[in-house]
Amino acid sequence: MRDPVRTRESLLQAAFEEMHRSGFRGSDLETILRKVGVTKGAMYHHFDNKEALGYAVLDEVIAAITEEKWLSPLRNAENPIDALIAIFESGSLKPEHIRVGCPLNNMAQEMSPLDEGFRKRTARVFSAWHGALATALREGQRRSVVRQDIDPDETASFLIAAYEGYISLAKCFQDASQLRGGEKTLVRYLETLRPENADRTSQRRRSR
Amino acid sequence: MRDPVRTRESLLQAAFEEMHRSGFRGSDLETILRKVGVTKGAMYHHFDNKEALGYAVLDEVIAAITEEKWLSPLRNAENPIDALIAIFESGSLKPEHIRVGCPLNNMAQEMSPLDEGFRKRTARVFSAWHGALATALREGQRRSVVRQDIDPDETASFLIAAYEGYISLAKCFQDASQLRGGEKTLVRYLETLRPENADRTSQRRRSR
DNA sequence: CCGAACATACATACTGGTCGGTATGTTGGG
DNA sequence: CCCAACATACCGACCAGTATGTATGTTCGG
Repeated sequence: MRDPVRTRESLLQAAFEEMHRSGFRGSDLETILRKVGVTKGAMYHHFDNKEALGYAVLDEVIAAITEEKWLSPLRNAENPIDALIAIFESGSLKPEHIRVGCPLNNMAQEMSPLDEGFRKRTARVFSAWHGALATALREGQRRSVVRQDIDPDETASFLIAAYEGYISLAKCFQDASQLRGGEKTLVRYLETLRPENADRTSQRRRSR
Repeated sequence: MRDPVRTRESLLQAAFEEMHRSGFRGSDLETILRKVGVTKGAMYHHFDNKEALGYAVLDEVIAAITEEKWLSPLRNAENPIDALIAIFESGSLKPEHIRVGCPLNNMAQEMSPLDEGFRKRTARVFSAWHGALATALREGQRRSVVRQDIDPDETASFLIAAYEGYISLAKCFQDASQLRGGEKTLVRYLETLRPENADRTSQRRRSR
């Protein structure tokens, strides 16, 4: 009947969803508690305060999502470009997902200027993401499936920036096709990262 | 002594700065009033409520900034690529500016999912921005200073997304060099938009 | 041209709701 | 049996909004 770890997990998950939808400051603790079916006593038993809850959401939930969606697929990929295209194209563009945007970027944008703890944590996740991308690209260069004349670090930053930017626009315009177009653009960009004499011939098919 | 228009302008400016720093919901009306040296009576005389004040900040202050920084330079530019590079390189990367990020994107990210009025207004400014970019690129194609094989609308979306993405990362990492690197990447991208047989020869200088 | 009548442009004080946090109980499990 | 794991009730700060008062401009009849 009593299950502390489960209670903690439920709180984290509900807090993540609420904060994802309403932002950290806009999240109401009682709303989170109501969703979990637990009271403040439980919450303040597992977390010191609202801030600590937010930190935990970042360190555990959001970091885990990033790991699952980006780090893990890139770690054991024979060709990083193919892996990235797969990630992009499997990009969850459900309407509800577009309305709220990227949880990591949301947190970062809202809290970075206000709280150093949030800033460091979001920056850490972004760094991990960036590192995974750069490493995968470098490994791809070593295996000659990625062009040698690109800078992995710079390319990684670019991919993250453009991807987050597209998500932001889609969120504002509340339009999935916006994001869909962005993903297409990025996929086309990724194709240009293949070596010139690649076996794949599906490069440079400019439409319209 | 009494100057209604000036009072309104002061309120708008102070509200813009406060909302830029703390977000809309995080902004305290009394803080704004204290900065202006005016009381609530004045504010509620000029604006129906906090929401209306936020709308006015978007419609007037932020729209004006966008107009001045992007629309106007692009309107009367002989070469859109040169104009864009100039805008990027004159990009204000003061430390304080980096900490808070882009006012338009901040507003959009915070309020789009919560308030349709904010969403429409931010989307309208983004649309104007996008339209100005696309029009300038199309005009550049007509004058043969921009490659014919690119889609102006798609390129415009890409530029906005990437630019906003870089600003977001710089804000999170609290690092100007992040944004500086992004701007360099975008400038290099812009150079690739020139026609192949362009007079300019400074294309494709890849640096580390 | 002037002053009463009215509207505009503010100031001051207060209210009410929201929400994070706390103090204090109660119960279940090892 | 005792401490972790919760529940309940309440506090207090913050803050948008309001009610009301006041001073400054504007208009218009005489």
